[in-house]
Amino acid sequence: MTEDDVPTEWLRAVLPLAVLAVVAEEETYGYAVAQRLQAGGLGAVKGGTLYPVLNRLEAEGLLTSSWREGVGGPGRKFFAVTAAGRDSLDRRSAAWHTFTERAGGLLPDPRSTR
Amino acid sequence: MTEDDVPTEWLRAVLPLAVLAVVAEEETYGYAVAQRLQAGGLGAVKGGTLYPVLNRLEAEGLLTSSWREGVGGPGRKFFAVTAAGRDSLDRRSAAWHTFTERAGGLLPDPRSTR
DNA sequence: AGCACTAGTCAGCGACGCAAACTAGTCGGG
DNA sequence: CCCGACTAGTTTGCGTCGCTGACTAGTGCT
Repeated sequence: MTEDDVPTEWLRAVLPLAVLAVVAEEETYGYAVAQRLQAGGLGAVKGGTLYPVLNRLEAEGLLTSSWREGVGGPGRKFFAVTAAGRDSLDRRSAAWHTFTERAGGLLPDPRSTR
Repeated sequence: MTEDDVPTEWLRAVLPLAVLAVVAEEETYGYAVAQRLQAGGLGAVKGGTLYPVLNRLEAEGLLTSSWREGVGGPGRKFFAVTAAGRDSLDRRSAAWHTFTERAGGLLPDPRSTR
């Protein structure tokens, strides 16, 4: 019951930000990010969705990548956050926070189940 | 400073829900909804964006519409929420609430400006 | 007549999540 | 030895929807 399949528009809104946040926490690779996101309450993000996000973030200069041999399995593309990435993360997550508060203000009070 | 132009992906995530919420508060017409949204902190929603949303909500059976003569100006298409609409609003806004909490949990703590 | 404001509609565009298929490495079981 | 299952990442085509910009149309002011 931890998982009520997040609507795609909602995912669309936070995916890049969430991915950036996860990588900023610790240098990791795509597959691990997917598991982290699922554990974090966003749904099961498929490869065809996640990897393009990582590559876009890299193209924007917010992440850097390096290829490393896999311990038991294929090679892994590790991503690390850049200074610009950390900066963008902070600014955008602050903006996200105020946005969700404003949006929540328009919605009905969740405590009153009319 | 009340308005830092909301990214389109963010708007995309909440627009239908926010519009539904506004109409559920009080029976209104499109143009007034736009002003209400702007006052609520989402940006200036253009006609070409807003009206299709209203029409989709009506097509989904969450709103009903009726045409009325304008007092000083063109006629107005008034929208009212249906029972299904109110139900959908409650369920989806509750889901939105838990979603934003989860997403916020992945993001860096806004109080630490590193 | 011209402009501004109100009110709603429409066409084309681009971004991006999704489904599905594909390559490719490792491992365990039959 | 081959077949799945899991890991890891890529690619293609599709559909949704906000955006831009133009358009109709009613009212009122200059």
